Amino acid sequence: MTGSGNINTDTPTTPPERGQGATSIWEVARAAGVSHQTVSRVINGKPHVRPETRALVLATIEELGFTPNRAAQALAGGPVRAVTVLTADTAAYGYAAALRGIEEAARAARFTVGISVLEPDAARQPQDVIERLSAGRAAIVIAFEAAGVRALDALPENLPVVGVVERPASGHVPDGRPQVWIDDREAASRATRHLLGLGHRTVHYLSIPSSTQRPSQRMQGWQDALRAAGAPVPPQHPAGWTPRSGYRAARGLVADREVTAILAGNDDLAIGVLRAAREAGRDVPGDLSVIGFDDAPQSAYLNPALTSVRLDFEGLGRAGFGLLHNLLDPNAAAAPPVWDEPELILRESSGPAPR
Amino acid sequence: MTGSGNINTDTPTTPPERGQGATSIWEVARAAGVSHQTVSRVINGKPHVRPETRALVLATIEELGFTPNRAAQALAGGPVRAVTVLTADTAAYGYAAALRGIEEAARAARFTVGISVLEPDAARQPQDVIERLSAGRAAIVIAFEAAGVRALDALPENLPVVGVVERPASGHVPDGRPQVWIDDREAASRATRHLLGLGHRTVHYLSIPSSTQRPSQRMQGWQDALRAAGAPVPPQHPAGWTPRSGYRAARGLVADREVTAILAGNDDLAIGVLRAAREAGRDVPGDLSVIGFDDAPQSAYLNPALTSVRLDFEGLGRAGFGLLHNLLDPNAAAAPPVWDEPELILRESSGPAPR
DNA sequence: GTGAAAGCGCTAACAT
DNA sequence: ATGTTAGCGCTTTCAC
Repeated sequence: MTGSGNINTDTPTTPPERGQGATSIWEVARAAGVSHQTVSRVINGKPHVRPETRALVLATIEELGFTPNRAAQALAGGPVRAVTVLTADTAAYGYAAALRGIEEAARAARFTVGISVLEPDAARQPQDVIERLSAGRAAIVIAFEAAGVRALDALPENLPVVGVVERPASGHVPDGRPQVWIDDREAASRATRHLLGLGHRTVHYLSIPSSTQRPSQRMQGWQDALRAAGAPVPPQHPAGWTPRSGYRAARGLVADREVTAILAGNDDLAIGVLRAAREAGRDVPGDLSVIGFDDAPQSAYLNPALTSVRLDFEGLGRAGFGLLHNLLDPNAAAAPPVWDEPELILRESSGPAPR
Repeated sequence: MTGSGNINTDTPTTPPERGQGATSIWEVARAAGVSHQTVSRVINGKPHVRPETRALVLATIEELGFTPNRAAQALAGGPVRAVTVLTADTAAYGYAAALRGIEEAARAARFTVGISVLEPDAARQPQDVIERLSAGRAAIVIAFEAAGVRALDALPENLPVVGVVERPASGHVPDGRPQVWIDDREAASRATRHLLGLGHRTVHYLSIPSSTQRPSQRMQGWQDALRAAGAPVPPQHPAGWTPRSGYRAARGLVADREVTAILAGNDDLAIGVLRAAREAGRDVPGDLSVIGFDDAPQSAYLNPALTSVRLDFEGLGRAGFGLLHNLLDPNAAAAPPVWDEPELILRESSGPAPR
């Protein structure tokens, strides 16, 4: 139940590297026979440096193994090259994928990326949130649920911040902050229509948590399709993000043979549904159809392979970073942020209604 | 195929917060009628401040909404309160879980955590790696494969760094750096013995990538058990980290009816194996037994539920951070790092050998 | 094209 | 117990 001795601490514990240790801009300057200012110019790729001088300095930097001190750069008011990602979760697919996208884009732009997980009850006040930010003081908040939204609200107006959010209600533009989202309402409708087209009388919905009190647009899309088709609109079943929570929420549902189609808020939930279905002796897709959202890497390999709405969270994350980058440096002229449209990937878990 | 208009950029784009914007220690000092030094003392919880003074300063800080500038703290040689996690992957379960553990422990210690993904070919030289580090210049490297090990090697001796690594060969203590690992060799043996005990003639192994040329200890554990039991030792099948790679590696294997037991290097691989088995018409566990490593959250809900060796990567991550924390501040006297021993979780995917 | 001066916000000595 | 004096390593001005 407890830890083991698998630790190796043989290091000649050098004191944490203070002061005279690291080579500074000055040493490079002296070694190259120029002023520290010139070195600074070279580092930042600024103009007004003779090519030869630049080359010399570059060589010296290489030779001395010099690396600019980020803290000093930030303090001296250099360009912000750091983002902190605030998120309530790192395990759920959407969050993790968005984070990957952000990190990837940030790395390409030579930004440092920090990450801080938001506990449900923390980060209500500006200070709580700001304290989490690393040097640069620029942030991207993944706000798919309440905690993220609160953090977004708590961050002071004057900080460069972009939100990666749930699709807001139409015409209901969120607070005046740069934000990106995936338009999943139509995707939810499409998945629902697909099921209806297969002959199912109606479709039941297992929802992931929403960022607001009001129903998410994903749920709205499901209702839209149901209403448009004149199908009954069953109450939605609130669930969490995990297979376990999907399993729990679905147990009751699958016991009812009238239920022949279930739309799960994400693929992990769908895994739980698949499991519950099997335990209840329901055959998927013969007896019951299941569709998820995300198209996680596992989904194609499940038994049965899961039909799912592919959501490009990585692209969304990249776009979120792009937006922030533009905010920090309008001249960067980064490529316009784009990400894939949701796409319904048909696999084995959905099929014609029984009988 | 491409992006959509779901962007909102209505912000009165305030310039990125420079200079006089943020309240500093001086303003707090003036407002409280003390010196900036006293404020500093209060911030850092240093002694030699009268309780009343402390309270007054605290109140002023609260009132002004002051937050210390991390860059300045770092620059002025304050205690390092930042770690950067270097990792080659953030999607695979082990990596992601270790990262979560690190983040959790770091947050509790009020550390900022940075993250940087190592591309296979980068980070060969100290500079490449150091550039990725954020302000604090302390790092934790998740080195489950080659890229991580290279980064670990490239980092200068004098930086505070700890490695979260693959279990090293016994007696083969790695380079003199603080490291933590999970002792999975015995766990692999146990899983193998379990299968052998079920009557399987032998067990086949699908390996995840190793951090070194030599075989991983996990694989070694599998071989140990096979040899000890006098069972034939089939060649191992190298795979990656994903379900897809598990599926590919297993397709050939499952076609062979002689193969009745497969040990997969992680649960994602096992998912791929399960899929390949089903496509090949093999019944699990009636016909074929499958065991994975990790006990990921999905594993209990798969069809069939996956027997797996639970590996406490979160605990390992927490321990890694604990080690680093001690390195940076020996007085911190953090609780000794502990994490759970591997544990074989029996579920539906393993059973008696056929016939 | 290059250098010198000033200061970013903070902490670590030293005073007092 | 509190205040004063120096920097930390860098990027700005502004001179030359």
